Amino acid sequence: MTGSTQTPRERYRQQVREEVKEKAWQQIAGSGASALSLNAIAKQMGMSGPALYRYFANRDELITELIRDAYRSLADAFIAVGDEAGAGGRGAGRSGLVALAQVLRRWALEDPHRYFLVYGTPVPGYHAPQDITAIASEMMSVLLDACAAAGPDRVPGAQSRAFEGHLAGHREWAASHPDAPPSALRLALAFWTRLHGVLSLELAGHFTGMGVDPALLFEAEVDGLTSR
Amino acid sequence: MTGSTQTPRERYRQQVREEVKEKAWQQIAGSGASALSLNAIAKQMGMSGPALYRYFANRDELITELIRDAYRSLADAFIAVGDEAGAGGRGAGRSGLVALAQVLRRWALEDPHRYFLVYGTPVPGYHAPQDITAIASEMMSVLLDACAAAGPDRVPGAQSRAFEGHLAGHREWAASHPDAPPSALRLALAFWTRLHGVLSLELAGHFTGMGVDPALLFEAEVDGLTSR
DNA sequence: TGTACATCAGTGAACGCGCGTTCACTGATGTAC
DNA sequence: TGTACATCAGTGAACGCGCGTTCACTGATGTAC
Repeated sequence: MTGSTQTPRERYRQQVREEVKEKAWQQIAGSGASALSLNAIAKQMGMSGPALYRYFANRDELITELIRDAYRSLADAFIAVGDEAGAGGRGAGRSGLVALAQVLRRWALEDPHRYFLVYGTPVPGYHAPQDITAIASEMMSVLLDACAAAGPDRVPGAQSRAFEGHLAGHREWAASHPDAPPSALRLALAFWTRLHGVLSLELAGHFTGMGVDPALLFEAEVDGLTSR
Repeated sequence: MTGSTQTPRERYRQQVREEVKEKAWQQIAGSGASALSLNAIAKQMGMSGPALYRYFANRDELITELIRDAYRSLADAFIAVGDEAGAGGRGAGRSGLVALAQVLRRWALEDPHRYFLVYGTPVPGYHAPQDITAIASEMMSVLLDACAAAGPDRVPGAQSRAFEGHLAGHREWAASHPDAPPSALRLALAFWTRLHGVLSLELAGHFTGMGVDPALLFEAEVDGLTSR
């Protein structure tokens, strides 16, 4: 990806950058992204604060990098499922959406703070650079593949049909699938919003004390998207 | 609510508390809840920092109060719809859910930062006091009313039926409606998660640049919950 | 293989800042007789 | 109506803290001849 040969110094730089990010995630897990402190990370690594400026221009660049990595990890997991589907594996056909849903849920539960960094309350004044929105598009493309393969008319309702009319005229976001029917676009959006609805409420703790098993609720929502 | 008579001093205290909260919301709108600063609020009110400690024990108490007010405002709006329905007004019968959905959406769009304070990334280490969870229960009770009035079998799917089996045995959260059928509980949860799914992604800006109208998507999701 | 130079990681001091919170105090407002 | 006292809002100074970031500098590592 980067040059095939890599000097020892480059290798070292990259290792330290990785370690900084690792400690950053630990810190976020403890006190949230807004409390992320370069000085605290440096101390944890046994270095002095200013040393980190050899590796990151400033605090914002570190956060951007964390967000990028978070997106990347989810996108890669999605793409892996998509490839299996393409090869006729367990992600193929109508079960492709089920596989993607499982991947999404696992990714979210694996590290809730990472989930919230991407899908939670936006950081005030922060705007994602273009390469990050490109990663989001990669994910959407995999999702659209699965939706197109799932067959039409999965999301019922009169308004849903009306909404598909709107989508027929507003499909910039689905530029990777110019031939996908509006019903597939509708399905992709429902997949995205319904599953994030369950996950964000679950991870924010809004089900604790209710006695409901979020895993079963999630399953039921996936089923509602893929059956009938 | 508090004593019917109120001394001028009490009245004044309450006015100042209100003004503090008002400035706090403005500040949250500008830089997020984590950047909320008592000193900055005081300065904005033309007072010195320590003065605010006459009105709030500390920063945490102020934040708790803001969260409480946020919950309260949504719950009150829900209850108002519920009362109309009880009086046979436009919130009655199957359209009750539609009215609640509209209220929820309006409340969310009215002040996105307020929305995120309640339903966004949880504040690390913060636990809501019991009286706040009680307000959440009030809302859920109104929602369950509407779901019970909407009739059975609104959310299709095999797993959905299986999930209703789970709900039949786990209905602590619906203690206010011991006689509501599991299908009504299922509907309430779908209402909650699906609409928050659309709203949280919309308010976090994940639809910007996609060309999709979130209002129509929301409408379509509401329709999917209330028709058939 | 050895020397001269360039590159670069990391340090420690320093700058300016704003934070939450405490404390002793002043002055205005309300209360009791 | 007037005086004596208690209550309480607000001030200003101070404490300790940690933050991001800059700067001049040391010392180790790599490079060129």
